Amino acid sequence: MAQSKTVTENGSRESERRRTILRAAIDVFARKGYHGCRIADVAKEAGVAYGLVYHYFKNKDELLETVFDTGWSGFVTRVRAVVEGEGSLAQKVQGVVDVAFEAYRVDPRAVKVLILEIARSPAGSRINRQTAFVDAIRLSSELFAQAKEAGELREDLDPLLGSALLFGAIEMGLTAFVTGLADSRDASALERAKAQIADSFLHGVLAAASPGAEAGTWKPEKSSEKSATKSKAPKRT
Amino acid sequence: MAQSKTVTENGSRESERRRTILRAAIDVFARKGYHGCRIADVAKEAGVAYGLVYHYFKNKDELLETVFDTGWSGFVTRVRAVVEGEGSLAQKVQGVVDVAFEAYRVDPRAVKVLILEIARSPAGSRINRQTAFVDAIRLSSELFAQAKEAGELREDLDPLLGSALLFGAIEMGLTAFVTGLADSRDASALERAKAQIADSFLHGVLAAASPGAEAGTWKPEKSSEKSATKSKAPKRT
Amino acid sequence: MAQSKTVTENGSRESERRRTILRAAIDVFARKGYHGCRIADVAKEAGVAYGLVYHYFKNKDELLETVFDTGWSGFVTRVRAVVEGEGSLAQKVQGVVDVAFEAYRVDPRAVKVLILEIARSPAGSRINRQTAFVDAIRLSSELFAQAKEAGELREDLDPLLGSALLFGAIEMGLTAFVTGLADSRDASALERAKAQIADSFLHGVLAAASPGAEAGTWKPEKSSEKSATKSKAPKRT
Amino acid sequence: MAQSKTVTENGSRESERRRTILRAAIDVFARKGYHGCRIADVAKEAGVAYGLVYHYFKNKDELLETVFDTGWSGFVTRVRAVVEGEGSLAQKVQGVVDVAFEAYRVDPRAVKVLILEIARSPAGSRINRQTAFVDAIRLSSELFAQAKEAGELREDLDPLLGSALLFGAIEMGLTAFVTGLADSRDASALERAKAQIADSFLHGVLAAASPGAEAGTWKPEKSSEKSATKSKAPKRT
DNA sequence: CATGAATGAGTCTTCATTCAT
DNA sequence: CATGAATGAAGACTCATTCAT
Repeated sequence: MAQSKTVTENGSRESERRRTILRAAIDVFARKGYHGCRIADVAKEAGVAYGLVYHYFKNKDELLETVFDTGWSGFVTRVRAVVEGEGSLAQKVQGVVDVAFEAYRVDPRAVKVLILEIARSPAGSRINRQTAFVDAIRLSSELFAQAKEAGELREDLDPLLGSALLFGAIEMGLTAFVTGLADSRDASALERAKAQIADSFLHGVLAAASPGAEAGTWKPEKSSEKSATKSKAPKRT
Repeated sequence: MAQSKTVTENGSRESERRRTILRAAIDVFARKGYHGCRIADVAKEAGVAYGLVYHYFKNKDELLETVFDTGWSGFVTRVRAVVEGEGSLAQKVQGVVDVAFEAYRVDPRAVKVLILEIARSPAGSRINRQTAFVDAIRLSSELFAQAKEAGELREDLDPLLGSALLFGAIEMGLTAFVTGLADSRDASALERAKAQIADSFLHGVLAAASPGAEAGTWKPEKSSEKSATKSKAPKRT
Repeated sequence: MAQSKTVTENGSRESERRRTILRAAIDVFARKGYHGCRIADVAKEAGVAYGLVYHYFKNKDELLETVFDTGWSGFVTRVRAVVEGEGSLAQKVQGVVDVAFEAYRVDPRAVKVLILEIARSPAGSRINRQTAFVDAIRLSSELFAQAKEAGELREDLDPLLGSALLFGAIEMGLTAFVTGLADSRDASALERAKAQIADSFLHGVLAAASPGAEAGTWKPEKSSEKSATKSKAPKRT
Repeated sequence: MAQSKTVTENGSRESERRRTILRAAIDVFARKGYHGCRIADVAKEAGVAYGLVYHYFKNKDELLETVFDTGWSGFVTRVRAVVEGEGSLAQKVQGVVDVAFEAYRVDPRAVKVLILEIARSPAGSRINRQTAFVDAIRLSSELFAQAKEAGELREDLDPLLGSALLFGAIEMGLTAFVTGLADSRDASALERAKAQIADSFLHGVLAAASPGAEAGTWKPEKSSEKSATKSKAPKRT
């Protein structure tokens, strides 16, 4: 304990500035996005000299990568805990959703960065939204594979796709809050969303007695035809 | 017809180069992302002179905006046609999923740009992934609101969230293909994904006794097919 | 002819600016040295915009390399002409000396750059004073090798070393002028230097009746030895 | 002795670190050149803390100047001892050559710095290769002036130029070793070079019965002359 | 004396945009 | 319409130097 404490304290002292800078980077990224964010902005936000950023981070990319790893690895770790833990598929799905929303509750800005800005890293960078989600999706696809074997999952659902759908639902659900489409100040709204996402994912969105037999008979009206042609136009010059 | 022809000929001649450039921009954006893509790259890809891009587009932002509007408005228009058309909730959901996957089948690169790259536009730009999806989500949230009133939707599901979940599932499902997580060369995989997304969304992923076997049988009539071809045009060239 | 003329004219027009920049680079390099020379200085000296330098040269290194190649390759070419031409060793030696001094007469600044500043290129660069002189030395070492076989050269002189000595004499002779140790405005001084270098190199510096037998028997008195040891100390450690 | 000892002990203790740093600076300069060498590199090489370099040296320039003075003044001192000592011109010339090669034998890296890197100091710096050699050349030019009066030197040779040629020969001879053109691991090669340089300088490079009358009669054909003059400087473009 | 975190001015380099031909 | 040379503002990164501990 004492040792751990010492390490922690030393560590804290050693990297107090580093963390300040990292925090500033998250904020600036969240506000302006990766490309809109200048090292000068981060330094100013952190209240340190320009060059100090380069004392702690090799370059802008590494700074981003650290922002990312710090946030994302924590998320993945917690998702893994849920996936590899005990419980039914339904419980685990709800667990994964909870993890994501809890992260948002604790640090909305960090989540915003993870969801909306991470992908903006230069082509050369290893990290981006794709890779990140791919990791999480692969991870939880095992969850679905096992559930399928256990007969908990629909026979016709591909585990990988199922996993993708879950994270898609989570991501866009959060996006609704992140973008202000839904009111994130309403705590109960978040709670409801959490429950709805997991439940809808598990049981579907239809009312108990779902007819749905007519699927496939839908037909667009002509008006749509027209508007489509029009909306195409603006491009000109 | 004659009119159309005239327009086509004049328009074509006038903007043949323009379309070439737009097409090149989509390709380069898809390959390198918005910020990684230089005007010079677009010009080279299009096989035209450097400065010509500025004859047809005011600046880089407008070029992006055009790429976006061309692709996204086409998508939104078709979604609107589905939403405002006739049919049950299940049919319309399947219709929306189909529209998205059809767009991907016709022009994967353009879809990749829309899903992964659009958000990279500068902060100042009006368009970005959030805004775009917000539009689509708002649009189809009406669908869910109506369905709820009609008793088709679960009582406990917020229409807006339901809409978000649908597009989240679609987006991440497509992302699986875009990023190569799933094999997009496998046509049947795309077909299966389409059906699974709509069905899972409607009935949930659990093994329960899901009917919905008919989902996925929806087929666009020729008129829709046609409009699709047109409104989607820019993705082709 | 016409064609050639056209090419020349077009070429001139095409690269007029390029040459202006190159010329400016030589001047600035000669004045401030490679590291002391900013791209901004070159641009200002050339009277062009900052970025234009990068239109014609990939980066600072390439600019330097071009300055170097332009000057040095011309020199090497002429040395080669002398070395591979007809004539006795003595004639060729004089020829090499003449080439070097003529270059200095025509463009002292360029020679100054070649002699004094070229070596300052960053480590990564392929070109530097060593490499350059090595080329020239290797080239003319063949001259000495052939002369040795022909019995024109002293038996005990290594061709490579002989070549090195010649260029060393030339370089330091020019350095005397470049640094102002000798008065380069005195045309006859240059002429005399040319003749003396070649002649001394060929026949030695001693008066006609050279004793020279004792050469190599010189011994430092103890005092000198001592002081030497002391003054050299820092090189030890 | 006692005095020396005291000085040594106090001095040693005081400047042990200083000498370590100086040594490190020489090594790093020799390896990377003045501009390629960072204070951090020197500190690391010396195994001391970053800021300690600034305890012993005011700034980077002073560090270089010290490296230079330490090495070069030692060399000049020893050359002065030779020049001002007893002996014939031939003996003294051989002595100067010996001093240079001995320095190289004892510490090749330091010599490399003196020959190749010193000149890289910023323009503002007082010391550079020119200045350094100018001192040495001026110094030994007296040697030649006296030799000329004594009739030991050719009548037509300018003392200053003679001195320049000697150092040019020495420098380029050493350069051959420094750059690896000649194999410096071969001790006998160094010995031979020493003798050859002095001997060639004194007696010339021609075979014993050297007519040498033709020296200076070599003439480039007109075409070559012409192209030479024209193609001279910026050569090509 | 020693340490190395902190500072920030100086440079190179990129690239969107303009404009003369 | 087409071309691509010319412009210059913006921003990442380096590194000598300082200073609190």
